[in-house]
Amino acid sequence: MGEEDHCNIGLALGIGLGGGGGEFNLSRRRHAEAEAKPPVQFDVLFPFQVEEGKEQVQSKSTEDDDNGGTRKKLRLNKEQSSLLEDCFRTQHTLSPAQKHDIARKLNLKPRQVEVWFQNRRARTKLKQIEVDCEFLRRCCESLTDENRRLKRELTELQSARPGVPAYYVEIQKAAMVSICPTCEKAAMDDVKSVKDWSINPRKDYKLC
DNA sequence: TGTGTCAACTAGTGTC
DNA sequence: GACACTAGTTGACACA
Repeated sequence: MGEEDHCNIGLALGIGLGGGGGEFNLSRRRHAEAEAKPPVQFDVLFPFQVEEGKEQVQSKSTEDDDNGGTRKKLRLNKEQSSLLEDCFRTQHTLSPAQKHDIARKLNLKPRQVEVWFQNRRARTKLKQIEVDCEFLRRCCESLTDENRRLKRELTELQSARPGVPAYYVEIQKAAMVSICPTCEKAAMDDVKSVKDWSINPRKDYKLC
């Protein structure tokens, strides 16, 4: 389903406050009070701002239409969505003054702008979680492969030296790894085999 | 009609 | 205490 289609519909109906039957709680009351104040004007020009005189797309505000207590679904139109997106690209949170300014420019209520940004942040976070999940899944796959490979290698080593416990072979292998004191990278000595190492157990570090 | 999307909501938490 | 935020939920709507 294309979101752009939604934008074109522009139903722009009202939303009944507390339409879901829930209480208009204290927090919301504070918002309503705050928004009753005249919008703060400021000089900063945001990317979302449109030129003066340019036609604004109309959205009916919340209290314009009570609709008998039923909450009507408002769809922001294309212009409103794209300007909000533009703004979101530059910053993910808004100061009250910015919020009022965007609302004024888009002919929306500051509360609507605030809600849009809250929901947008939530969507962004969700997307990021999905990306992170996919990355971890790939890491897990890669480690599983590596684990399989090491197990195979271990089996081969065990069959090459029957009678020697697997962990002992691994310990001997680990003992052959030297840490370079300059670059701190692990480096295998010149030892070609465990047998070779047992003859010449300690070699000097090879400096990088 | 089932499902996905999203604006708007509530409740709880953190910060100043 | 006021305010801004997040997480989770609700309900209207579009679409296959």
